[in-house]
Amino acid sequence: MTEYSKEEIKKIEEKWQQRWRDQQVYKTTNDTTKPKYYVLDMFPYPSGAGLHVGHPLGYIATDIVARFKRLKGYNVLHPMGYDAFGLPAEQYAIEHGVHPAISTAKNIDTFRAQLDRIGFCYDWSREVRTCDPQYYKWTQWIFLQLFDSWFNRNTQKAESISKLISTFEIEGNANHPFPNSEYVLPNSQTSFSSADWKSFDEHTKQGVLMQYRLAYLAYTDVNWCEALGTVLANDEVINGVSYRGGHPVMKKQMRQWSLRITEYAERLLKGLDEIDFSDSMKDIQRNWIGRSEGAKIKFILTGGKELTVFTTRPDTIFGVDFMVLAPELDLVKQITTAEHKEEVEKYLSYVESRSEIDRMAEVKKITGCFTGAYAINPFNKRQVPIWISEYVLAGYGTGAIMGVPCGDERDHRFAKHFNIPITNIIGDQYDGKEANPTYEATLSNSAFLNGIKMKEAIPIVIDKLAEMGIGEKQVNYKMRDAGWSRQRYWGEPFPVIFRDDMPYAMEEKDLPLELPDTNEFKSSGSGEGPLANLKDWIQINANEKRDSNTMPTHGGAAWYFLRYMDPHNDKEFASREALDYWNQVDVYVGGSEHAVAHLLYARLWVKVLHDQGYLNFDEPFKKLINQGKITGDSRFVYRIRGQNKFVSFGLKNQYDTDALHVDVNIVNGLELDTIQFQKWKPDFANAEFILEDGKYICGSAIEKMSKSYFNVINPDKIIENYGADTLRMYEMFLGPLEQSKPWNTSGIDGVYKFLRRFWNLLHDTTGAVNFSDDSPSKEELKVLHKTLKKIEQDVEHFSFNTSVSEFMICINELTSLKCNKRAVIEPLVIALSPFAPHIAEELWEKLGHQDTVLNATYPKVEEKYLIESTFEYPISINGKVRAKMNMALDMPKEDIQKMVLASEIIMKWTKGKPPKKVIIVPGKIVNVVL
RNA sequence: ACCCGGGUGGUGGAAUUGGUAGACACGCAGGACUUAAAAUCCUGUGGCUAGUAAUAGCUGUACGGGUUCAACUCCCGUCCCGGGUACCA
Repeated sequence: MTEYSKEEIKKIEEKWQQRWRDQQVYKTTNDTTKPKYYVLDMFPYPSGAGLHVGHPLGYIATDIVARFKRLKGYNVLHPMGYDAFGLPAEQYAIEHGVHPAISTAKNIDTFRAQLDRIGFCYDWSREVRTCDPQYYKWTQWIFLQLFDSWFNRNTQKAESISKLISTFEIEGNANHPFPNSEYVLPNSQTSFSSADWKSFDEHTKQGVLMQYRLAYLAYTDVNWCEALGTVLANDEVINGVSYRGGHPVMKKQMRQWSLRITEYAERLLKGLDEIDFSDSMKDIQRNWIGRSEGAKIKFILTGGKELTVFTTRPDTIFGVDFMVLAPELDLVKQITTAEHKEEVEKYLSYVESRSEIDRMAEVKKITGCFTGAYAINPFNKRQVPIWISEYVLAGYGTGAIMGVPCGDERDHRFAKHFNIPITNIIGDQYDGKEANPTYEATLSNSAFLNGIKMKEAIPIVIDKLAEMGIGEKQVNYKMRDAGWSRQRYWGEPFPVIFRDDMPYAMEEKDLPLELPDTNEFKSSGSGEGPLANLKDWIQINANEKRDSNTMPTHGGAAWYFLRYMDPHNDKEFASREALDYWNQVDVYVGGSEHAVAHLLYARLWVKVLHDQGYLNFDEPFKKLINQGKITGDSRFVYRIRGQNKFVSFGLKNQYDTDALHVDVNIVNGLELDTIQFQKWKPDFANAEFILEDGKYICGSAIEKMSKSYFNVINPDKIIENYGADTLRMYEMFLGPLEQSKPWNTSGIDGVYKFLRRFWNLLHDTTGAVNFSDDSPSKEELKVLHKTLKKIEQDVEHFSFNTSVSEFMICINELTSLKCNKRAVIEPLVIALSPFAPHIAEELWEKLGHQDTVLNATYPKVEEKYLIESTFEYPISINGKVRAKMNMALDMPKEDIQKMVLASEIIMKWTKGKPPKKVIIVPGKIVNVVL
């Protein structure tokens, strides 16, 4: 006698998980004869906290897709691994003295055990760990590919550095100017000839090449976090403080590795059109890349010097009333007049003293200083003052702008604040109080542009500038190059060797450059990483040195999806055959927090590898789905201040209380289990309660799921009470995958009941297996095929919440039909198996099958059972449904119209008169207009 | 401030993208079984009004307007919630 009870579920789940492991049913081969399907989860960082119910949400979704596609005949790649390098393990090591390798391995084991209990079909033989030398050997190798590449703007592709060198030998850099226009050679030239190149010494040559490499070393303004002793990427800094820990962040110049991702800005932007990401995700990336089109304009100063600005609005050139430079520009010192020198220097030191947080907090604060210099407007020769102000950023465009107060809000504020007279070029479109950034106004006070719409004036001005040789069209991007050095221990060492202060790539045969073992994880403080403490390792010999930094975690994560294709290859990062076969990731599921970092770096690395001929695709992820976060539903108790007395929610306003988080596991709905509460913490053993209606009611709030809020629901606990299948289906049932939602266990009984009723289809009331081999009725087949079709559609659309509902409807119908026929149940077991694999396997076995249900084929939907022959047409009169008529679905429109006209209902409403119009939507509705 | 999402019963959420709003589930209420409880099963369940009742009528998808035979769905305006960006010229 077997009921679908807690004990039975446990037995079933253990039995099948064991069997799956023993028989290696999830092992995927690179069998190229079958069509492939690649379903990927964002691999987790194995934190010490373990899983809560929010973590597996995405994994359950991909697991369903993987199993479903397998039933559909695909060779499915569904791997899992660990993003194992990272800061938390290192900080744990500093605090507790446990080596990161040890704590990480331990965390991975806990993680794995928890994942296994949910019944995932990962092919664990393909597992990767980014901290494994056999893995990071190839992270280093790909880094060297970037180091050995430059971006040829003429072909819009990465090419190898050796090709660049041969070009330089023939023609210098005439056709390939420095990507960063600021760079000048020691002789203050920005270009060089073939003869120049040949005359350069080795150090200069390497310095030049460094300006082109996609992975390059340079002194850059970095986000320095003193507390963490490390540099942070832009995306790791939120509101001027560090993403982890919230420590203050300052700007600091340091020699750092960077990836020249800006060269790929256009391709990263264009690539978005070809891939299936959500609109918001594409939007975030587009925003981050921040393309804007405009013009570069050169102004001559009264003293003869030149100043170039970037503007998106060249049409407003006659409205320029001043210029503003970023205070950091070298030009500032060159143009400042003697009488303004003191003032300017004062302002510069003020700017320097401001931290990032100050600046961000006071974005609207207007500061600035006049330099004494004037620029000449090339069109009307008007002289305008040149100011400096921190609202102009050195890192964007040319670090200089032309101020057009009537059209730009910031320029307007600036002009008003410093009493700079404002020129109006848009007539009554400018009210004197607020800037109007319109493109639609007609220009006035603008000489040859008068009477022209601003929008249309833009190309006219650009043409004119080009003709005069003082300007051209220009595209700018907000995105910066990606800082790639971290002053940390627990990461990939840079596979380079410094000679004469220049880095040289290590040879492939010497990779991996293994992370040396140490117990000293603290940084040396000066801005060098902890590896600098290992003098023997850093200093190879008198002339050769290593880099003391390591790569950010983005490194290992930027290509792991490629390694899964061929994880044990020790000759290449993956074989060409495997790469060509598995190709792009068909579906990638993960959190939206990776929008601007991980996803951009992964896209970049794939593009570079593609350009270098290693891949035949240049976008890694065909489709991306961002699963929503599952938030916690916290509970509070209210302690009367100074007493060990707790007052129920409704009465708390009568006392002076403090709200304390209470463990959600000892609260039923909102009602606190006071006995459990007293046992929860020793402090509360003698707690007293002031109840309302005999109950203690808690307060509640939706918050992030976190141990410190005591609102964490552990999946193990759900599995213990209901089983993994119920957990899986309930998480899907909770709502649309992409939506964030609070966890609430109260609805789980519905799913649990469903599984029991499914089980009961095959069992009689005594619990014995009981099914019939009779042929099913037409009605039963209709239920079956309708369900099969809906499930298929829902899974294709990642609409798992509605698929669970479809199963429930199906079971309701079959139960009321008392159907226990094999021909109906067997296909349903197959369809259910991606959602609830354990119960499906068990029932599959009870139906007499030896093989795993995984090797079954998804049943074919017989459309003939779905076609309705009659339809109940709702008859709506003036938009309101008044009656229903049963008619043949294929009845000609005219006949329906005649029947409607003849019907008594219509006559009642029209009082005998024929209606004006009868609209028929076949199979939907008949609408009568009187 | 700007750019994206979103707002549907007591609750989580459906609605074939313009065609009978509220599927499915939770909760609640009533009933059956039981000595009783739990479990299970059945019935009802947006609101208002009338009726003993089956039922009928009105109203209803944040708010105000519009287009349409027909609007949760499209357009205009307002409010609220979530996410992204942070002086990017």
